[in-house]
Amino acid sequence: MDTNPIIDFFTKHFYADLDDEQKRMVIGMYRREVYSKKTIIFSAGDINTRHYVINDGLLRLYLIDAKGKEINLLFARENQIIGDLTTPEPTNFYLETIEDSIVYSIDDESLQKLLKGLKTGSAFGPNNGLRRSYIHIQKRLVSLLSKSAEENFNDFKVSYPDLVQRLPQYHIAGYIGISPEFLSKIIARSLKK
Amino acid sequence: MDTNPIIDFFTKHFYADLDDEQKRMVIGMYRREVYSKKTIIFSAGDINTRHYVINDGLLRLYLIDAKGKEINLLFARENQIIGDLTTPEPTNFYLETIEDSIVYSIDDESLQKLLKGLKTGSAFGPNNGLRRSYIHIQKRLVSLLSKSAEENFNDFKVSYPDLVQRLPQYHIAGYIGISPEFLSKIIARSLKK
DNA sequence: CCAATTTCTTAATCTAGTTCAAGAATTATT
DNA sequence: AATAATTCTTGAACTAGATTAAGAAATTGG
Repeated sequence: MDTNPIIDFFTKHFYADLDDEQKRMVIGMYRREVYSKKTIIFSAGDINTRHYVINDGLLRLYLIDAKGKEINLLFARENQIIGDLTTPEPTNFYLETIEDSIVYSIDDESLQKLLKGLKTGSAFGPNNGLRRSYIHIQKRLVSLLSKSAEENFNDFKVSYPDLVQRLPQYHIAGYIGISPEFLSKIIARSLKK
Repeated sequence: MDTNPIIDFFTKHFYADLDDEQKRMVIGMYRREVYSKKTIIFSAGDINTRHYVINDGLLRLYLIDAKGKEINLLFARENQIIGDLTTPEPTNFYLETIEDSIVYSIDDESLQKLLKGLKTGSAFGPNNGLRRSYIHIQKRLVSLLSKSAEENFNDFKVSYPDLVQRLPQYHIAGYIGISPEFLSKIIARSLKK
């Protein structure tokens, strides 16, 4: 069977070694969706939000804080996944396409059933996707607590060189927690040197 | 069988409904350890750090950043758990007792084996412990990105009224990411009003 | 290819939080 | 109870980053 972002995701995150029939079943549970750029897929307050595997494009998960500022929690591009783990509870977040995107989505309940049915390997093992996500967000927390805006931007460039190209600056600012104006100054400053 | 913090932990985090024999086996895998206050249990650089269920006392997981400042990632008290998920990889963190403590520990490999053997229920379900931890740390990230030091301290008081009593102020400062001096000023200011 | 929209820049002013320093209060140890 | 150690407070000077505002540059759509 051809390579497929959904199957890639299953293999990578759940160590599920699927035969062709299982693969077809898994793919069958997902729903294909096509969005043009700047489309909001779900919004704060929505319940039972879905999990998305991205076939093509770029999306962001963000929230609007008490002062009306947008905070970007997560970007995800081709062959990555995005969604809000608080589902099926009402979400506080917005999921929006940054570029024209093609995604495959599934609701949480179906995903859980699928995983149970497949009895995938190391649900808690050191390489499970959720555990890696936790470690990742913990690192981000530490960076925020200990590093300057300039250091955080440099780290971002190193970690996501491709995204630096594809994202407008103000979205990066909204990810590292600074104002777009200040990010612009950081960049201007670094060019002078 | 008597109530036991290890079994409580298993029940709460893994929905494992264990019979008495299984309970005995689980408890048997853990090692009891007793520490006096301000004891460092593991340090940055250590490999294969263990997972801890706390029977009594109070601990913190922290790191020392590039400028030498201590950042508290996590506090945990009786009937809670603490550890570094990057294990068996070398940790960047320190685990230290804040009060005299009694803990039960297990290494990651044994824990994984135990979980696999018990084929516990909803490994990925919306209530699994890791998923809740992720949601929790994500909230903390958002607070840090969007709220003032004063708001974060007020949130801390609401979330952990007991810890506010038990922790020295400078440890709380090290958790919400501000200097002890500034926290002291926030408190002084709030008393005046 | 032109107009409209989106994104980026620069500068002035302001503020939340840091750093340093020294003393006061509290807690632990004998 | 006395001493030592730890924790907390206060103030002055400083700085990273926010805010406001306005214009410049780049991108997009018709």
